Amino acid sequence: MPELPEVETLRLGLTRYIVDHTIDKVEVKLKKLVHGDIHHIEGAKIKEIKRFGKGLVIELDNHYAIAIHIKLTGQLIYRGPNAPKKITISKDKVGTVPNRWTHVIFHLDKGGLLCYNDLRQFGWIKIIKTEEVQKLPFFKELGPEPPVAKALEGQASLTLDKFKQLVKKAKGPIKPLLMDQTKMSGIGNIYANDGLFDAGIDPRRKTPTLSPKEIETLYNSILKVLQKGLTYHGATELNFVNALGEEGGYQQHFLVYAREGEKCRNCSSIIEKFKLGGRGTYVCPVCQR
DNA sequence: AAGAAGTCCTGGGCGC
DNA sequence: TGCGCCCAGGACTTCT
Repeated sequence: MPELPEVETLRLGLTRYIVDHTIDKVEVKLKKLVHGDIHHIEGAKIKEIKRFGKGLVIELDNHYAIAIHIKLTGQLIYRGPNAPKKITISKDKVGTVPNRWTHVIFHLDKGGLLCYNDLRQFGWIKIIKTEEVQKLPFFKELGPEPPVAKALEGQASLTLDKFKQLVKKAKGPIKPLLMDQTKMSGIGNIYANDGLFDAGIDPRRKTPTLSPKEIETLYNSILKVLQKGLTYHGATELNFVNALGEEGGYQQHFLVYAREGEKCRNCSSIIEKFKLGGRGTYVCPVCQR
């Protein structure tokens, strides 16, 4: 599911293809996904695309912005003179945009098109004054960001010291803490599972039982798996695709995530799956203690 | 206050 | 083959 590496991959692609385009017209096919008045952005020019945790912000030249959260199944696909016509709709499925899951179309100048697709319709698009973006609930509560991508000006970084403090303050199992966007931003189920495996730590371990050494190892493992996700341009688990509608590659390199019943890459034990905090959780019963 | 459960939604996997 | 059931999950709301 789209986490920091996936959303950053998307941001990089969008930056390349839609910055300096003008939004001529916005076509909203599913009203509930769009909040705010589209007339504020029609005629405006796209200046910059920022990412805060798993959230995207498209900044315009008229003091308005488009804040977007793609949640589980959102896609932002550019079509234009430089873009391929065929796109990946989901795993192994090829098609074109717009399609039946396209709920919003941004018509750009120079014949460009930006389609927002969302199979499960969990995502949202908010049209808002740029200065108001940081006041939105999602952005307001965001914790510091693991330092793996280019940081924005003034953005808090999740340093090792900060990570140690957070772990020390928490009481419950370690995995839900990693995924709590108000504590640290950008980590979701894929990278939490793989990070814990890389660190050799059981996701159920209560945070007070982690030694200082284990906390530092976990910190480094999280940065490592996020970095690896970025290197492979994200993971296509449900239907994540980049700005051109192409799949990521990290799913080929999952350590434990979605590998129930398969062999551990370290010791060949069988990967187990269970629920923790309502989320699918994967472990190697031998490597993770 | 913090933690658990319910909410949104639909394709796909399963059983019969 | 085809129908119906139920699950997955990020962030938010509601309940305990």
